[in-house]
Amino acid sequence: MESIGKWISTIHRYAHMYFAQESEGLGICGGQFMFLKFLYHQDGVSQEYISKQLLIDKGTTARAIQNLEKLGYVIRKKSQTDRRQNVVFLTEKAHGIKAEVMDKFSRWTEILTKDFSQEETEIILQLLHKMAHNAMEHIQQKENCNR
Amino acid sequence: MESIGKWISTIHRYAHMYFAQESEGLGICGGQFMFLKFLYHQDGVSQEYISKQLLIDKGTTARAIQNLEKLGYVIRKKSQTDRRQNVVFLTEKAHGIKAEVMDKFSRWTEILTKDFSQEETEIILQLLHKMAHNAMEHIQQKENCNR
DNA sequence: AAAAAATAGTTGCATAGGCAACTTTTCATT
DNA sequence: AATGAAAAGTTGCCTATGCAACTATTTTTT
Repeated sequence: MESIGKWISTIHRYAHMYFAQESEGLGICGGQFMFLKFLYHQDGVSQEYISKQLLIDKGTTARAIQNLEKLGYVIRKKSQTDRRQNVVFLTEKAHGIKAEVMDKFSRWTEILTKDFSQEETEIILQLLHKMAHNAMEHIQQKENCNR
Repeated sequence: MESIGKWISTIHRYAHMYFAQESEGLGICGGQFMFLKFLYHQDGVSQEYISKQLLIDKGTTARAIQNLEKLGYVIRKKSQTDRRQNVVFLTEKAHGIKAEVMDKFSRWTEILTKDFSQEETEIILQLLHKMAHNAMEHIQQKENCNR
């Protein structure tokens, strides 16, 4: 069977390069983009919640959010109801670049799905989702990791 | 448009975890697997060639192959016809674990495509290939990188 | 043939990201 | 209420990977 994995990792590495290039003007590093995107969709949430939603290690999240805070894109407040939690909010500065950031995401999707029919785009999305789910189930069944 | 990129990167990260787990007995790190797999298919080639085929930075290849050599899975010989080149060969030790290594790749593909029809598996492979191609074209058109 | 350009590899530096150990706080059990 | 377990964050350590600068060789130009 030919390798799905090879293409996944290739696409992932190119995405990495794309966001690294695109981030230059903003001071943000490529890896922070997805956190920003997530927060545009929903802020005022804990880091743990972000990690779970993005399926990312909480240590990685901690560092990414720290970085965004240092750059002035988010602020963190200790939750009043649970003082273990940091509640993360976007700043004005972050809202100011929302259109630009979201645009880079749509453009990347457009690049990937260039010459795809509407149907193909839907199928790929659905099958990727299914594969991610299969991968997750397999990994989490072996060891209960904190994600 | 919902994010293809998110699923790609999620699957990639899980693949990473899978190969990290599976590599434990062999002394190899997860990242070296794909180089081994490539060499089973074709050895006696230069690092540059490997990089180009795998679409991987040549620095990364240099380090991975160094590591495989240190572990006794490959040896490098200076090419007689072009003394810039290292020609990479698998050792007996590497051939001895071929079945095991190849098996881990098939199993990962099986895990990802669990409950996929034959047709779905073919479609996903074809569309991933197409997306990788689109990504590559876009990146390489901007800057001529050494891959 | 000499100079310039291209190629193959190596290495330093940077980011991304996982894992595990640790701290602080909260929750559950007794 | 006290003790133990769980949860949220932080941080150190490790690997993977890209990029750029560098060396050594080969190829191309002049």
